[in-house]
Amino acid sequence: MKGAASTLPAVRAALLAWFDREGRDLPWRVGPEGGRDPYRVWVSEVLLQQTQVARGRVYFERFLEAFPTVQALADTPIEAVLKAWEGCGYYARARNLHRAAGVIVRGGMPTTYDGWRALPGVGPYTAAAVASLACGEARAVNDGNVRRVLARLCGERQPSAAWVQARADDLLDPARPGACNEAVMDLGATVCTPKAPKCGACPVSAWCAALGSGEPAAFPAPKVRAAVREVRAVALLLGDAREAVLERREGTLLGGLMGLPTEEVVGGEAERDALARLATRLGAAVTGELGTVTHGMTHRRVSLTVYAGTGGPPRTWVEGAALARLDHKALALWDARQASLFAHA
DNA sequence: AACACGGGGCA
DNA sequence: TGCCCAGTGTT
Repeated sequence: MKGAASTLPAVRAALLAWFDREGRDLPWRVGPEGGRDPYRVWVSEVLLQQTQVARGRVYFERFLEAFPTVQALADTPIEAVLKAWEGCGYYARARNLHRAAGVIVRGGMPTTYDGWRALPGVGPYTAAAVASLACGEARAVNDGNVRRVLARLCGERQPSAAWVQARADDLLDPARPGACNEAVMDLGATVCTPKAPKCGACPVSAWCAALGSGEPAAFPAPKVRAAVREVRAVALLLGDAREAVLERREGTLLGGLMGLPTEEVVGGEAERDALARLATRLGAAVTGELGTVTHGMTHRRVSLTVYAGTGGPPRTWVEGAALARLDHKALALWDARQASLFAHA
């Protein structure tokens, strides 16, 4: 883009022409441009936070089926909302969505960026997206796609959030803010992809500084990431794969979800000490080991050894509870053992 | 400004 | 295996 203001209208026009021709047909893009259904847009935007469209789409269909209106969402217990969100990750999104639904039912659907921004779980990105797509407000979104597209267009290897926002504000067409936002995101998702961008199919390649450099994929530079933490823990399966003792997880990690009672193996302690602590806490007796499962969660790698036992609190119906992948893996050990016992009988 | 927060797709 | 995904809230 070279920063030359004179090229801006041409880039904008090429981008919008491409979008009108090649824009994706997505289930939340219903209603007129700039006047989309705010509930659908809001739910989709939250679902798509750090989640790829192909995946978010599946959950969107399921979620809208279960909760067709914001009133239905607000009227539903949080446990059922989390069950619909099960497996999608970042469960604070579901908790905030449910809380916000209550706010909307009492105070009405927001109609401005500031109104949306005030809701829990709605940050700068989501507020700009809903305000532009559903309310026709001229707000430029700033997400991973926008960051990558603009970094390449301008040849910026280390784009700060403020830098990206300023470029996005420049590019936004005040006459078609919603279409402009969707266009950049569609371009980033289908053409200006992280690896192996399809520059031959790009409507703005003529202005792209990164393409001119010969290494478009090198923009922006990869982010440095925090090291993954190794975590060891023990769990107790009291009951079976259908009915077992489940506890509600507290705090930020998988908060709100149900799971097998677990104790972390801390510091230099032996695994059997953590297991003893767990059994004592539950008033249960350990009868055997079922096996070990591992589960990666971006920032940590959990190794969970699962034991069978007797006693303890009342069992609950597993299928009706919202569980993390880790607990589904742990419960699968039960079925694996049953199959093994059957084979040896 | 730096972390924590899930889970999966893809090279 | 490593990087990234329509980010947000907390410290």
